[in-house]
Amino acid sequence: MLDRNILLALYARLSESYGPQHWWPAQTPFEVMLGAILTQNTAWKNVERAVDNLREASSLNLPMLLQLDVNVLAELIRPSGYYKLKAQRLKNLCAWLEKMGGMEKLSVLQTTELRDSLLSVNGVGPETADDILLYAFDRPVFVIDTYTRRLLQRLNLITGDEDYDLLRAAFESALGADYRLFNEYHALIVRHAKQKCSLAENSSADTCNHCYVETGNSVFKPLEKAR
DNA sequence: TACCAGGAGAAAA
DNA sequence: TTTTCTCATGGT
Repeated sequence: MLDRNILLALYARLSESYGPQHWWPAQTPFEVMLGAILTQNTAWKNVERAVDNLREASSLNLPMLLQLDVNVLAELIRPSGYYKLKAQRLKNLCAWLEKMGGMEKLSVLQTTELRDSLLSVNGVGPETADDILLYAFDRPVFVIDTYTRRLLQRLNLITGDEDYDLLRAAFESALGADYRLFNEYHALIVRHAKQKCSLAENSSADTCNHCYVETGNSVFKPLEKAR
């Protein structure tokens, strides 16, 4: 479904444009897990405020979060939006982590088993689970988010309404199981999505010169201007 | 003022 | 089974 050479050419173009991204922006795997919940449909800036509040309250660890009252937790993470909902989701994730025996026990599970277990937690959907698998557990799982769909859609590589797991499998099949590549690739897609294209912004042009991707025998159509 | 941001789950159709 | 609704703060 997705061509390996085209995906590698796109990666090369993004990498040349933006350089190393050093993802995930967190200090520990546990912090990655919390951030994955907090960033659901939310700007990362607001997630940082919530994480800062947790750190200042010495609550950026499993024992504290387990005993913290859900309403107190909600107030701490308020800047991230959906704060009552996300407070309960963080509680669910922490309870699951405790039940499963902690990060060490989880790290020996097979990826599919770990993924299924994550998806059993209320509040952890496919993208959140894959964020955690890739960035907290170094598993070769490709994260599909709205940015990924938008970029591939503009390159006319997908229609945009493909099933999540189908699209994820297409990336993994085309690129092979390489968690370091997946880590950087997704980070670059997000980086690119946040880029304000000077060409598109400063002229009447409806294309972005970051987004031409040339391969040996094909050239992508340029991306359409962001809406 | 209106729209958007690194989704997910429940309810309705 | 598929579509629609709800959750919410902060920036532009």
